[in-house]
Amino acid sequence: MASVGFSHHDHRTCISEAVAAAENHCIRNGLQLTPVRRRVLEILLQQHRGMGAYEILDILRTEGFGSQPPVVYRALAFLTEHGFVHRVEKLNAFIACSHPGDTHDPAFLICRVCSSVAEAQAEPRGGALGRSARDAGFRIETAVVEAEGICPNCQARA
Amino acid sequence: MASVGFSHHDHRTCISEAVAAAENHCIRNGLQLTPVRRRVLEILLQQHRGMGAYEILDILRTEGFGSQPPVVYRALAFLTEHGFVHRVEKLNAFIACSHPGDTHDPAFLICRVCSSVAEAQAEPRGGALGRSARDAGFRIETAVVEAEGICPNCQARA
DNA sequence: AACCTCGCGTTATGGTATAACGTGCCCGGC
DNA sequence: GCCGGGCACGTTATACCATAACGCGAGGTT
Repeated sequence: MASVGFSHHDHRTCISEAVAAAENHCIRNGLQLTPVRRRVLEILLQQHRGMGAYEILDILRTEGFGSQPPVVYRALAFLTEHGFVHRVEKLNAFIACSHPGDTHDPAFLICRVCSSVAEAQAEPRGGALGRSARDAGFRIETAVVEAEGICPNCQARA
Repeated sequence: MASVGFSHHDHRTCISEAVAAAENHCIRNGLQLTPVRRRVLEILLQQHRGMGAYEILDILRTEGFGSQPPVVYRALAFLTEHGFVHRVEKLNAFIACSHPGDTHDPAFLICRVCSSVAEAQAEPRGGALGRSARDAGFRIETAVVEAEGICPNCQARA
C-alpha cells in the first residue's frame, strides 16, 4: 500500500515538511490554510494513499470538524486547486501531491490488485498529445495521465 | 458540441460503418453484439459526445429495453472492454471510440466550457511515463490521458 | 434429459458530488 | 463607529453514479 515509488519510507518528516511548504505557499500568495484544509492535507499526507472524500469526512467527523460532505469537498477543492493534492479520477479518490511546489500535470501508476497509487513523471503536453491539440486548435490547461497495471510488490507476490 | 476534432461532419455513414465494424469484430472473436449492446453503441455513435450512463438508460427505457442501471452498465462494460467505447473519467461519461479496430490508449481533449470531447492521439507509455514505470518496476496494462482546456469553437466565441 | 454458460431483468443498496441557503468573521471604506 | 463585501464554514436536501445479489430463460454440450 505504499505509494511513493512503492517503497517504504519515513513519513514523519515529509508530512511536516509538506505542511510547512503549503503554509509558506499560502502566506506568500494570500491564501488561507484554515484548520479544516490543513487537517485534510495532513490526513492525506499521513495515509499516503488514494482516499475517498467520505473516508476523509469520517475522520473529520470524529475530530469535531463539520460532518457533512460539502465540508470535505470544499477543502479538497482548495487543496487540489493549489496543487497540494491531486484527484485520482479512476478511483474517485484524492492523494497528497508527492512533489508539491512546482505546478505540474500529475501522472499516476495505479495498481489494480492492491489499489496503491504512485505519482510518476510524465509530460503529456510534450508528445503526440501536444501535437494533436495544436492541430485541433485546442488549448490545454491541465492534463492528467493515469496508468493502471500491477505494482512491483504485487508482481512479486504472484 | 461536436467531438471529432471539434468539426462538423456527417455521422450517418460513420455510424453504420462503426456498427458494422463492431459486428465483424464480434463475429470473428465469438462475441455477441446483442440488441442492448448494439443499441447502446448506436446511441453513443449518434450523439458523439460524452454521455452519462443514466442518460443512455433513459433512452433505452423509452425503447422497451430494460430500465434499471445494471442493464446499461453491463452493456457499457462489454463495449469498453472490447474497445468500441471509452470511458471519460473526468466526466463519468462514455463516448464511442473514434478509431475502433486497433486497441489503443485513449486520449481526450475535454472542453471545460461546452463539455465537448475529442479523442486525440497520445503515446503515454512511450515518454517519461514509460521510463518512470520501468524504473519503479510497475507493469502498465492500460493508460489514459485526459486534457482539459478550451476547444477552438469556444475560443472563437470569446 | 441434465447440465453449463451467458445475457438479461429486477430489487435493493451503497458511494460520490453539488445546489442552495444561512451564519459569522475579517477588513477596508465612509 | 458602522456598513458593506468577500470569504470560509455549517446544514439540509437532493442528484448522480455504480454495483451486489438473485432469478429466469435461451442456446449449446454431453
